Amino acid sequence: MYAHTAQNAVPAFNVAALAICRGLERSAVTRIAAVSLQQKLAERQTVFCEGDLAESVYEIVSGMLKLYKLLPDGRRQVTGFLLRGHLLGLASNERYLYTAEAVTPVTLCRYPKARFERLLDEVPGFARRLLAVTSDELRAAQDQMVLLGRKSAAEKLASFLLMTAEDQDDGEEQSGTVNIPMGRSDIADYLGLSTETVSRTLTQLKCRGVIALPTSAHIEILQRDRLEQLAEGNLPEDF
Amino acid sequence: MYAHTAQNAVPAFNVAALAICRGLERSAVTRIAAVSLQQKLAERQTVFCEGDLAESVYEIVSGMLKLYKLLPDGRRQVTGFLLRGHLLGLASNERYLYTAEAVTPVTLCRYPKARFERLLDEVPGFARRLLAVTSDELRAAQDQMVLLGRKSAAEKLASFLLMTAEDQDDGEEQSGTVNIPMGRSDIADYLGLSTETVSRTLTQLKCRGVIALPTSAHIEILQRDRLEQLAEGNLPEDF
DNA sequence: CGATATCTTGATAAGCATCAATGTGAGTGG
DNA sequence: CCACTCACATTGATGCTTATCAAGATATCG
Repeated sequence: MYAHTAQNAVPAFNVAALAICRGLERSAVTRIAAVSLQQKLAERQTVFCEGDLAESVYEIVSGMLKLYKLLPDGRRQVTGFLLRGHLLGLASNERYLYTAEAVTPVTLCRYPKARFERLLDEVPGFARRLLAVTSDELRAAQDQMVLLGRKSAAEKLASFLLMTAEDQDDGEEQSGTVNIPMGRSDIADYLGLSTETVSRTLTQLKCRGVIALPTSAHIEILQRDRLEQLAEGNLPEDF
Repeated sequence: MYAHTAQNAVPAFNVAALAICRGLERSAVTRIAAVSLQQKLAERQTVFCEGDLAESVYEIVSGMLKLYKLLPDGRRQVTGFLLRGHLLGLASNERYLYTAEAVTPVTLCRYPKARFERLLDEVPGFARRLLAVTSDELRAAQDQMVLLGRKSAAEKLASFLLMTAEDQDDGEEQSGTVNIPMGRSDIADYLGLSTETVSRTLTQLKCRGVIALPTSAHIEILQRDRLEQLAEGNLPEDF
């Protein structure tokens, strides 16, 4: 039952602990486990590319992925950074709609599409569970539209930092220091800015005492309240 | 079985013809029909507001709605224009995540949330059908992120016109003339621009012979190929 | 037919991109 | 272990795209 069609694919274990199974009964988990495969990627490797035939659905077990779409001339829009528990490839029909690339080393759990579709019909509650997941992604996408369409550079970065911080201490306490594994140009392409503007705006936030930058990949939130006000657009441009 | 809890709510008929039932079997359609209510809105009336308790799911029977989110200082992002067949309120959990307002007079089919949720569990294929619908919305949202984050004003308007044209001649021939029932400020807030830029960019497209503007609410596409090239970012700023 | 909202056009300015140069850190090989 | 290298981040100078402010044109409705 364990197929080995992809590089680095081995049977996944402990599938019951994955987000895809949350809220499902034991028999459902067993069925899902039967079609799952584990896969590992190094930094900068792609899971799949925009336009590839959509042959699998994936769940992130560890690490961080970025999703992005390209315009013909190379302009890029990062549509999301994904951590443990997130699914990808769900919204794809025939072909993938975006490229998925590893920001850090990543472990994935892979589900071949054909079998996955069968589960969708046969496992009670599975489709509904995925509907909830997809609805959540849609909610995030709508927030991102507000950010891209109507927020200033400083507001965009404030929103980004708070969002990243929240993703990180997943339900736990809020440690003031945020890990930023993605590069400045990834952040820029996520927020619809240039790398220079990202850099400049971060130093501006630093100068005003809202954040600290021990290294370029570690940001400390010093005044969360002001950052939140800024993210919501409640502070003037020279706050 | 027909409740009358909302203004203008009457039993819906011909539910089988609605998009929500597409691909479902007769018994499922019957069950869905049993919980549906019809509702009519005049131009500018709201179906619900961002933050309201999410008590119903809706399908548009006729007319056009716009969905939008507001920042505290009044900045607005329109997240979509919806026509016949579209569902709204699906992604909402406890509360609605956006305001839905009638652009034209609108007829809706309403499904009280509690009963709707029950159908989700009990009608075979229903959750999966809604998963497909939501996935489609997510795909559109991702395209919109590319537009908002990385396209120029001209590219945004080209994309908007083509999208609106496609929505309109729904599967039929492509009549060159597009209906634009929403105002310039709605378009601006959808594309992340100002009304003035929308106006100016449209006249620019007109001057270059790509479109014609018989009235401000009717746009004729004269050179579809060039508009498509522009929308994809394949033409220079002074095409 | 006048009143009001919407659209268009014009002048100016702000915010951010672009181009260019310098600074910094991680990894490599001598 | 240290200098070297290269990618990445930061800072600076300038310009462009688009917003803003303001006025006029057009359409809509009572």
